[in-house]
Amino acid sequence: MSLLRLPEPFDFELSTERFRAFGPDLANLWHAGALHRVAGGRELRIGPSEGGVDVEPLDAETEPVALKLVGAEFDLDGFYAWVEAGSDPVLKRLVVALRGFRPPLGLDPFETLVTSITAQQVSLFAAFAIRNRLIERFGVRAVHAYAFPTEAALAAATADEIVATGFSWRKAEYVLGIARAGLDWQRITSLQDEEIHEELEAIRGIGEWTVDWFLARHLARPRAWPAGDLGLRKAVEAFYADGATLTTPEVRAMGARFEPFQNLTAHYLLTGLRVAGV
DNA sequence: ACCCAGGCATTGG
DNA sequence: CCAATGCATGGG
Repeated sequence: MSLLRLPEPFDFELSTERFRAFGPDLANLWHAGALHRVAGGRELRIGPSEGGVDVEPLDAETEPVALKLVGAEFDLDGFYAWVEAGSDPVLKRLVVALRGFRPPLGLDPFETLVTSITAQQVSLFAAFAIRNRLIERFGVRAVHAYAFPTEAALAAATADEIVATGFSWRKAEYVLGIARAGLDWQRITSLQDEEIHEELEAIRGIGEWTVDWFLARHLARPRAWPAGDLGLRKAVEAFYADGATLTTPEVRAMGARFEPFQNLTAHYLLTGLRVAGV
């Protein structure tokens, strides 16, 4: 039992809901009531615990991984205070119903981009199935969970091998292109939001939607707002438009009212739509 | 046998 | 600049 303390409030079930919602994710595996993830070749287990999470093993290498996986860096206090001070009845309800929900973060920039590419255009159920076959084929299994395929492993793959896991030819080329580009993640992830949009969108296969989620779910940028996302659009329609249809520009314009908490707002709306009773 | 699903690049006006 | 098209799989 190794307790990793987290800032209150924290709700383990809500914060890990995403790992159960669309079927198994072999690289972020929900198993026996805990989240399993490979870090540095070792599998770590993150389970619920009073005052934080139970992390096994807990050391200097696994601690930052666990913190990312439970969204520890999000400014929940600031978000809740901002909602309380405001006059948005939807968010007021959501922060009560989802109190302690911390959006999990993608641990690796390359993995985050490849994961998003699998989810482009197809249902998340299809995306998970395809991605799991990619992980089985090019990743490395620890105990239960797999290490996500490395850039080197995918750079050495052929398009045929990737297509065999269910990717379209186009998407297989996207992944190969990114894996072989030798991108300087340290530099890219240190840039401002708009600069990251420019740099990454110059790469084939990466559009506005993919970068928005990269900013939101890998870098935890507060203002990321994936206006083109189908799920977010449905959530905004349900919570703010009485079910009426909205366009992407309309959803984008809506983001202004959530400044500077667009990212947390997007996650609370999406999770609010999935979790019963909200 | 359809149709849609948490996009994107390409092509043609 | 905007509209139309193809893409592969999974679930309804």
